[in-house]
Amino acid sequence: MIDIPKTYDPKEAERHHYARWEGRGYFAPEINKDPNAPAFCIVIPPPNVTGSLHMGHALQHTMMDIMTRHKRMLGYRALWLPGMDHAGISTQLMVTRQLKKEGLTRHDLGREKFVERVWKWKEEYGGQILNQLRREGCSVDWSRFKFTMDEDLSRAVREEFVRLYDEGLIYRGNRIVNWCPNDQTVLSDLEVLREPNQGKLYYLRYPFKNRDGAITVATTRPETMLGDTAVAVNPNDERYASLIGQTVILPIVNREIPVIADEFVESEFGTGAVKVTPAHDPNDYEMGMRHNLEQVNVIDRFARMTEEAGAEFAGLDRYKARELVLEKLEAAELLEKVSDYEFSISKCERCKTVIEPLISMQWFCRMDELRDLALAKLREDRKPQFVPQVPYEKVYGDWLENLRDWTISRQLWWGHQIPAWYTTKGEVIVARTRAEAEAKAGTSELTQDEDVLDTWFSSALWPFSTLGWPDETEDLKTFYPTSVLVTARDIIFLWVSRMMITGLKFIGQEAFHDVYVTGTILDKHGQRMSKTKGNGVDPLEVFDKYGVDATRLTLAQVGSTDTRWNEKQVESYRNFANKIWNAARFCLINGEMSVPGAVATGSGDPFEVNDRQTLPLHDRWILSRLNKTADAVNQQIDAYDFHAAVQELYHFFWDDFCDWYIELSKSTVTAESASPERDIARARLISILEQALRLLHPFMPYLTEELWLKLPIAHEQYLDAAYAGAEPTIMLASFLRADSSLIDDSAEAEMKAVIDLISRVRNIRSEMNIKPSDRIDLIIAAKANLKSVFSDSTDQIARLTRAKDISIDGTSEMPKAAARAVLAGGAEVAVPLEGLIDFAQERLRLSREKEKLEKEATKLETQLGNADFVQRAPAEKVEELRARVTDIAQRNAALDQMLEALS
RNA sequence: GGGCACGUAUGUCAAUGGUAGACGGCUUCCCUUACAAGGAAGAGGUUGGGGGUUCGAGUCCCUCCGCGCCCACCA
Repeated sequence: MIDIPKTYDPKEAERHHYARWEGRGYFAPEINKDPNAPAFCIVIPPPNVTGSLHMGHALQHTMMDIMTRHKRMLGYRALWLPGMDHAGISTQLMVTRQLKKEGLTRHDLGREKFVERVWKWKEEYGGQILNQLRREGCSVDWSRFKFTMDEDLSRAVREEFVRLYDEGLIYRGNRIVNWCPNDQTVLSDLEVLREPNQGKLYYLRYPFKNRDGAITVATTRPETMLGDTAVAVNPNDERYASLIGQTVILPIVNREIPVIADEFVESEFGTGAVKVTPAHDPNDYEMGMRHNLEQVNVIDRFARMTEEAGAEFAGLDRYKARELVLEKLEAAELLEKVSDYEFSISKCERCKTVIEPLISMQWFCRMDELRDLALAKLREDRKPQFVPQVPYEKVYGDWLENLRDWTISRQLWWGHQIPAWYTTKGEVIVARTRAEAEAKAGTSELTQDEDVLDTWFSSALWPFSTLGWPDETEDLKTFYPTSVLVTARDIIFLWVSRMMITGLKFIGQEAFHDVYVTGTILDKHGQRMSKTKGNGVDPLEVFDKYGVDATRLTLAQVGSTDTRWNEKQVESYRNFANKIWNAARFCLINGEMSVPGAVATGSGDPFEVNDRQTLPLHDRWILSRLNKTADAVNQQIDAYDFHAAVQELYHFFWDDFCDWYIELSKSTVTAESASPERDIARARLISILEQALRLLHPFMPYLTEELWLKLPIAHEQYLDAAYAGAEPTIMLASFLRADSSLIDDSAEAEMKAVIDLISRVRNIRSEMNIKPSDRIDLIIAAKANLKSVFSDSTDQIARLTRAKDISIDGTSEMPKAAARAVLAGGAEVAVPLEGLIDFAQERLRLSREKEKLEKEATKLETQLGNADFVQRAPAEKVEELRARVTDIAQRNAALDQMLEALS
């Protein structure tokens, strides 16, 4: 007797399979020996080197692994390429913090030592997520693993920079940017958060130079007035028409500044007059450019006031300076009023420090021409194909249309240093290497630009830099464009758009055909999970508690809509895993063949017969169900409908296979003495289980491998042709493609009648309080077609209804003392209950049923009585309703007879 | 300020304009030798409110209520 535990232990299965798969190279596309195999490729969104696994990752990884395993089993040359992002700011902060504990700053170490230190940190603490990826069962090809700071990827980044610069798409300029005073770097617009802020609106009076009085301006940031170089009004504002061109005296500073007219000013807001600070406000900057205004920098990179702000302000923090400015204006009676005002404020996405807009020399990427590439691809070719298409296609398109230039330099040390050098004369040389720069410059006296590139500048190349670009490698030819990108919606702009753009620019083809956008997993209150809120659920703890496979099923069914985390759901899939385990246990316990050493399946298909109609009903039925399921699951995975696929598999395995097929086969399979019938039934049972495991594998890799290897079958025969000769593993077995010749609707209809009969009898047993141990008799009356179906299945019906004697007849007289039921299709069943039956109760039971039927009949008849419906609805719909009415009438008549017999 | 979603059983979610389902929970019975993480049988819904289009609406349109998300240069 085979010894298998009664409960599935996921940890046991998770322990050894992954290392075996990885060690034998199953994840690498090279395992595929079919030279004509179609390619399938997903590049993983590279997790940050500082990151550790959260639910969002687990969700995306599950979907990517399902798709990759599915395609691999179908014989595709499948590649899921893993990697990691150097995550500029995060990583630098992490190491800076570590240094702080030692009482050091990065400047104490110097750039070179600091960068060394970051690499050391990466080796020691970075990339925790990589082992977590293994735990999840992700079938990524580790031999192709890439880190964004690897030498080959860095080379790609320099290539990108040089090419764009040579085409004039990258430029260096002194412009207003988002500055984080805490991180001491510039940020792109996408790295800035807007947060609502309860602030104040201050009304300041600026006296006229050549006349009495003053003009009042409203501002939320009075300290910036020290850098004002104009006051602006709307040109159409009659109140101020006469003031345009006048000069006002800037209080405190006593600078003379003009009143200008600009369309930007909203007359309705505040006083209709705006102070203009070109050096510290993006709008004012634009206005300043339009009117040739002077830029006075009064705030520095530490958000402190500069010398230019005046001696008494220099060195003061911006908020301290605000107080002092207000104090002085108040004293001069130039502070007209202060009101409460809510407005949004810009903060650094990472450290939440309030952003200081200031003018700074930075590198920018011009986006108009590049954006047009992506827009044209979207409008003309519908690429990428977003899933779901609504709303993402529109969101992406709209964003592209309003795209502004991208600030790509960062004042960090960790990252790709900008490949630009300066000669002693201040000339700029952009080149791939220092040597190339020296050759271009004709001198070796060059200083490299201190800044590094935005992390997303390197991620933008991910789908092809990882495949070898700028070299024309085999991988690039085979796997680009990649098949699908799986991501959460928060990086559609930051990352997806930029990959599309660079892909089109450098390769001429879209980076991926499809973009599948997953939903978000929320906590049980519907809140986003976040570190700061501490409401996150750790996937690793869920793995420990319920197993990886159960967690994967839970995640797979999340799909594209936001879902609240529900641990009960994982528990129910844990139970499902256990169910599969026990079904397999049953098959294995009863898996021995009469010929010692024979395998259950291996010498051909155990269902192979000359005439399929000679197969028992339950065999024809399960083959039909299996193939329909395979068909559905293939389509659903291709359509990214993982939710439906999980439902399909769950119900096939539990309802069809366990509840019915195993039960219907049981008497033959468990027969005590060996016989050819027993062998064949056992082989068939194992064959269905084997195929079901293959269908389940992409979703539940560990459990299916664990069980599949235990099956008494000729494993090597099930490998996909592309993997012939490999050591057996279910992950290289052929994924089921539906065989339409095995789909048998009449078998399904007949089986439905049998199931209906058994259910009705069980219902009678339950309602009549018949003890499970009590055997009953059944009298069945049915027309010829069903009569033969029932008589072919009497043993099974008897077993499943716990009946001892069954008589089937077309016309037989039903005993009065019996509980009866009418089945769909007009058959009737009676359970004689001489001496046990309570006539009144039975009448009640039947009347209740009649009531239900009548209610439905009324509804249908009303609908059919509607001339408009009959006229306008499709004919088949009308026919369908008529057929149902007929069936109900038949059953009702039978119920009437039964009721009459009881009275 | 602009845009986009969502609201279905007690919970979490499904449902090409055509009989509203699944899982969990709940009730009753059963430790029937694959599985009590199980089996059998049940109960449970005016699909957030109101209006409209349609033969027919959870689904399409309008409106209100509720809860979210994204974008944005009114100081």
